[in-house]
Amino acid sequence: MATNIQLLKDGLKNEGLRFTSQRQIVWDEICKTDDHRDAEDIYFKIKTSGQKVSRATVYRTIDVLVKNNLVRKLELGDGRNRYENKLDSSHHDHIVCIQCGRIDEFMDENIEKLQDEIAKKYQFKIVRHIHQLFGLCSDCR
Amino acid sequence: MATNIQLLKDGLKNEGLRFTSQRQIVWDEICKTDDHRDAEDIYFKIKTSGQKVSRATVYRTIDVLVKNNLVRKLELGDGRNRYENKLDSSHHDHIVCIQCGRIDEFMDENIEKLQDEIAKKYQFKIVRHIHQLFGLCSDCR
DNA sequence: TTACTTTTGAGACTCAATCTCATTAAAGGA
DNA sequence: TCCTTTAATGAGATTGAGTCTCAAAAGTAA
Repeated sequence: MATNIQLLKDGLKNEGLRFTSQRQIVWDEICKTDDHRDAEDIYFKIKTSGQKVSRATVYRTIDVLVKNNLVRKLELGDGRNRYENKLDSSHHDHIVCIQCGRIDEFMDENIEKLQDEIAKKYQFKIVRHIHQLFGLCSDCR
Repeated sequence: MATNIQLLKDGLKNEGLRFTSQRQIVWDEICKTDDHRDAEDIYFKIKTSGQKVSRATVYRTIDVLVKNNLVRKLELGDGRNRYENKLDSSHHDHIVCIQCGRIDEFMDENIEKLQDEIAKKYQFKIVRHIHQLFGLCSDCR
């Protein structure tokens, strides 16, 4: 965990932002699991653990973490963004069960390459992409 | 346009739903362009044309059209869903300019195949997918 | 310690979308 | 055509994720 704190401190310093106990609490909470949680989940987890960080600060801190590449934002199109720490995760996309909510991660080098070709063809400079497969997992089909 | 109305009537009949003037107005409006518009755009376009359809009905009708495969819902992750008619459109995904909002369509058979393989590997039965490339278009880069 | 600036917290606010419920209008008989 | 049944509509309230405001609190640098 100690190195995680350093990641946060470095990230904040790079942006000219201050290190605060609230930012550390939010970052620690996000590092605790590899789940894909929404901001309310994270906020309530912190709240019920007895630590005091306001909802506004949780949202603001998550934004800071996303901007500094410590956290990845997942937009599943259901009105709630999910977040996952990027501690040791390489790039991946998601395959989501519409029944039980289970989220698995996948990565395909060939798809990435084909995407690059499409971008070239359309003369776009790609900065990010969303690739999500929705369906029923083995337990739900 | 006459055939479009028939599409609507057939779709509604299949679902045991009634044909109403409001549903026709909404469907006509969505058929008018190949844009990717949000529900408010569609609602106000109808409103300013002097026709009377309530906001609730516009939203409800769009849902009906999406469920009946006449309209496609686009989730760009910015809090507003976009809609496009499926009149003569085969399957495609989207490449979006984050600067000017321009949306182009792309389709890659190889990516579709690779997706199927991933689904198989993870034992998912895929029902839909989202694949969006975000970046700067040729005019904005 | 001071002076300055950023961050925080509480709650108001926004905005897309959904819900409620009384009223209106299709659709299929008789 | 008129009834009856049932679905659809409209106006406005409500929801819910997320953002904003602004006074108070807390880093930071000198």
